[in-house]
Amino acid sequence: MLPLKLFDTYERRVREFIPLVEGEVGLYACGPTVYNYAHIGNLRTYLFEDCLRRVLEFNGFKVNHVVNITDVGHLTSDADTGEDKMELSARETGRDAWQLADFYSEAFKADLIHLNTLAPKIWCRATDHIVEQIEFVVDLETKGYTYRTSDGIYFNSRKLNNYGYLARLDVDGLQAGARVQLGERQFVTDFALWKFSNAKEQRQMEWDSPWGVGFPGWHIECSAMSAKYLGDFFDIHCGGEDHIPIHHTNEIAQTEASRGTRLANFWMHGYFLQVKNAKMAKSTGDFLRLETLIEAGYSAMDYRYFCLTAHYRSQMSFSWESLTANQTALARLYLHAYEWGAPGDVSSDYLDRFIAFINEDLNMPRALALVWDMVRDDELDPGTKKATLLKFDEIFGLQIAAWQPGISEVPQAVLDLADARTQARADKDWQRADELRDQIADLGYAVEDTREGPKITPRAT
RNA sequence: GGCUGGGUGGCAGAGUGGUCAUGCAGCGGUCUGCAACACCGUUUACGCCGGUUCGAUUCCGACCCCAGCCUCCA
Repeated sequence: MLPLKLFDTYERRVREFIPLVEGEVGLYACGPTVYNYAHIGNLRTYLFEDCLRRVLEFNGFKVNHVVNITDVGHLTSDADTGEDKMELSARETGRDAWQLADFYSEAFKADLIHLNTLAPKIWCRATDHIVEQIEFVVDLETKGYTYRTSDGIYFNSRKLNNYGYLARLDVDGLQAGARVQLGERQFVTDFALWKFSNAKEQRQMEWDSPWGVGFPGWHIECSAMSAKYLGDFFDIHCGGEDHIPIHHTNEIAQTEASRGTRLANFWMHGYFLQVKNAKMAKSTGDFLRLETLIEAGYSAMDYRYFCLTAHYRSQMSFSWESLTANQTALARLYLHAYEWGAPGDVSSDYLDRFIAFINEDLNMPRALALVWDMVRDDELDPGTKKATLLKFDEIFGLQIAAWQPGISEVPQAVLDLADARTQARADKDWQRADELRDQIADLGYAVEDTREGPKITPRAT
């Protein structure tokens, strides 16, 4: 088996992945802040992480996969001047912050299930780990990396000589060009470890601490929880590209100060999905959810396939046109696989080429191109193609084995008309057959005569 | 303005110092009662200007444009 190579943002290069403990991988993925639904851009990152997980397991590693849920402390501004997102959302919707967190956590998990991602071994919520976070801050305080202002305990980024290395930050340049309010912070890159509750208003989420009642800063949860579940130095930490300059930079700073490690051996980042040349942002309000796609007639697998066509380290453009293109491609692939019948033996030649692609920093577009080469390969018999594709699908996760041509969820009235049309066609009464097709169309369905019989699909509106 | 990354054919999107990415769409066929589906064949490309080289889309430099972060963020 070819060695697995992955791109490490910390070193800015592709290098061989060798686990710290033989045969095992500690994988920590930054999860959602549960104040709203996840949009399809968010989900692209989790699909990348799912591919990573699957490739690691394909290589024979046991993956200890941890995903956190941020349900407190993430401010509306990363400059620590904004409001807690959970509290804000709770106030706006008139709901309890705790209920809100549960609701959106479950919605998020449901999306991941629809997308056929492998469940993490551990889900961890920030609010369930307040003690660990306080202990982490106490440790930082003991080691002299903190200072106190009127609204919280802050991390002194100036105490580290390589602060910002992950993002290649020009710290001096940041100071010169800073447009953010410094407040009582001593330096722009300093950040909150613990925030005090405002005496004037009652927070729904707050805890006692050595520094008074308040709540943890956003970054400390990941350092504290990853240390608890994976240790002070583990294999891979991932998240979205936007986390490179602030969130992950600060996680590294905290852990470096407290534990003396850079937290993870590999730092990996999924890149943004763009819509009309701009990233999809939760704050704009009009973002696309997985459910939006499903309502428009696409399946979760269509979106999964769509994401597989681009490398995880490339920003990708979303459009309905390209989603439709990939829906068509996947439908054809399903049909091919179905017609190939029972699986035979896996082609070792194709499998070797496949592994070469996925082990070269998860090159899914290449792996997918290989699938189409195989589809059109006259040298291979159907059983071999089927077995090989099913093997590949352990990585793709497109649920190819389960697919079959279905007419499920089509109203009985439409099915009756389709039956009548089939009879008319058998009688060679073409006029009657076309009339029935028009009637089916009026009910919102299209009928096509495939080799497996009539195929009925909802018409695009 | 500072920092990070990118500009590939109608769309999406790989890759490489000199022979094909791939998918969708288009075009021409086979099939079909007509269509659609499926299949076969096929057209269009590497932002701009210099440099290195026998040869650059691929390496180097300048320029233009785009995205991300610095302000909410996967």
